[in-house]
Amino acid sequence: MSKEHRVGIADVAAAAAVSVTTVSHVLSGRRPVSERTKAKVLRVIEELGYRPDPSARGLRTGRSHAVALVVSDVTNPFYPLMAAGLQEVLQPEGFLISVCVAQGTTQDLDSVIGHLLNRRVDGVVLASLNAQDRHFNDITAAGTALVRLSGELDPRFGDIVRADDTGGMADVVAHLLERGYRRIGLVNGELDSAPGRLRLAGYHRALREFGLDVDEDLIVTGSFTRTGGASGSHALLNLEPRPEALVCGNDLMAVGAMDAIRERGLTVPGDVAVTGYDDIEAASLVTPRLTTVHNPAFEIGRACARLLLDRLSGTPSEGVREVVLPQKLIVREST
Amino acid sequence: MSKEHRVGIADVAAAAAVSVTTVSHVLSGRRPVSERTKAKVLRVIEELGYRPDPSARGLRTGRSHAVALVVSDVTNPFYPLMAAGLQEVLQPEGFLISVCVAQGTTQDLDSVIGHLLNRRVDGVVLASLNAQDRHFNDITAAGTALVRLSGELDPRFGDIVRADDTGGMADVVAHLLERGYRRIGLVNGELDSAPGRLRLAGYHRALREFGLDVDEDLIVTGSFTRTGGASGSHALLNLEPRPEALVCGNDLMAVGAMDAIRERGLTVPGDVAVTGYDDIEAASLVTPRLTTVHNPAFEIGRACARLLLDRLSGTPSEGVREVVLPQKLIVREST
DNA sequence: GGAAATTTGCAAGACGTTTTGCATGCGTCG
DNA sequence: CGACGCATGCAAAACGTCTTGCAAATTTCC
Repeated sequence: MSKEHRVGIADVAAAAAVSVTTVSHVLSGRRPVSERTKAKVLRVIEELGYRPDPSARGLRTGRSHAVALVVSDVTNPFYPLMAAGLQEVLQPEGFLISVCVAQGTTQDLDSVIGHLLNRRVDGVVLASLNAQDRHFNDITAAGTALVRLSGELDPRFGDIVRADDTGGMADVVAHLLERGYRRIGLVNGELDSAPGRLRLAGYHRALREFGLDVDEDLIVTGSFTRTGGASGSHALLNLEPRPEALVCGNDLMAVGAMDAIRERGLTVPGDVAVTGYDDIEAASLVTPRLTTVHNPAFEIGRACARLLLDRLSGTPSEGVREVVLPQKLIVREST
Repeated sequence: MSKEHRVGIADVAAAAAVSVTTVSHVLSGRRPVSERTKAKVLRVIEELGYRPDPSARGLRTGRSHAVALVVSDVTNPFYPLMAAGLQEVLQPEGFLISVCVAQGTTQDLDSVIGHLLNRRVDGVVLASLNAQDRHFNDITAAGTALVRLSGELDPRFGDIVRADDTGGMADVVAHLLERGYRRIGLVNGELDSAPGRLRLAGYHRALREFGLDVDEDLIVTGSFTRTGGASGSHALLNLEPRPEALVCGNDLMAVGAMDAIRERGLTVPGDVAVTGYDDIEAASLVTPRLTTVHNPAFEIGRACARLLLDRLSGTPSEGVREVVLPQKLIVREST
């Protein structure tokens, strides 16, 4: 109890009666160590409570063993789940995971990325919607690994992980068709976003697979918000004959659709069925509970983590990869 | 374009025609530097894109410049907001913020804390509900700064930041009383949790301030869930005369209360008013939109950050502190 | 113009780990 | 018995930054 000396690798070596070299090799496994000494060293490490200093290690190896997840919207429940997926894979490997919000002017994307590069993170998962080529470039130019969500695959700009929006939307529409609905309206969100385009494609695909023609009048485009959903729905509900079901671009829009339907004295799903997309928490709290598509946020996080890990631990890049994860239809009460 | 040499402080010194010492002091400000050279050095830093290596710095200073936020529930939208608050204060100071989930068995609290101590984070904000004294102890014993959410103030275990649950609940009840409601039921959650106890106290306080007696029959205790809210509400709605308003322990319970009311063919707020607590996203998506109390998650995050910063940057501790933040009543359509 | 105050340089040690080439000791196999 | 393979030790050089006491150079002030 003399000095508050931080226990270092040398102390371990001394206590285990081996050399520093050996202790280091027990930890890294870069040189064979006999089972007996390995056990002894590990026991001493335990006893002394030795923790290798990440700074010293990082200084020597050039890796910070830290990665970041950059998101653009704090309130979107998708991101925390994704972060948990990242954590599950990366924490056991000793990585520190930083979640950064880039929204508004206070912490814009540029300053967040600048901060992360200053901190020398080893990799970045860019889940921010408002990311530009410039940002991808800044990151890769700094020699930092990059994984993106959605976007076009570009050999310069790292791997991509995304959910199969098209397939998910096709499943929803197919579900309605199987239940006998035929006149199915689509209340979609912005078409200049990847989800907007891909989900529209899924709508088309399902109808095609059932041998049905697409009636363009049944498709409206608005914004991915509650009010966007309401106004789009009103437009469709004015049609004659009235659609039997409204497929919405996301859950928020679906809530708006239910507002519109209720406003006209109609019921869900009695008069009109409604579906959402994303499976946010509110989807199961609303009455009736919403049939929707679950976005595998957790699995997406894990996939990102594994790509990052590959990049960081291994051989130099072998081109960029794209991982597409399936989505899952959740049937509740609104259809 | 010869070698991919990482630019270090020595390169900056050379390019600016000053010594390493001076560059370092420009950055740290621990020694006066003339405006002229300071400007020159900063310009060169800019031109060369010099970024001080955090590992080297950390090794030398003994600080990782990283802090962690530990949460127990990924799906709780409170936490991301809090994280954003932390980020606002800490990122400009160069801190890396790691958000860790400790839930389930995969990543239990012990392993998460162990991980963070291994990583030598400078401070931890422990927002995990299932934290024990043992955990506080592990953290402080490692010399790591600690800030907790709720709990009893203990000189050994760091500062505390919390919201004024009692005051918030008193505001809700006062709001109802002002609108003329008199027979007000309380559908509360678990009493062995801090929110449960504090919110109950707020209910009492408001009635007392209006000079009214508390009718114990109007208070039921269940769990902080939708079904908990529903069953508690049913119990109260069976009373004769029926309560005019149901004050709920949180928003989820309020949704359950609305289920129960609707199930009996009654309307909100026509027959019975309902209030929630926490102001989760769903509170404004539900019909009618819920009157509730907004938990200042963002401000809580900032407060935690400032406490941490004080601890880390300054003079050794001056005892522990407790910060209590006010909550805000949000009046919507359910009252 | 001279004294005082301010600014800058020098040089080297720490911080704790990883890495490496070479040497040594030991057991085993043929 | 000689050779070989394996486990380990040694010593030292990085990695990039901060710190520091003292001396030299420069500026500021009367």
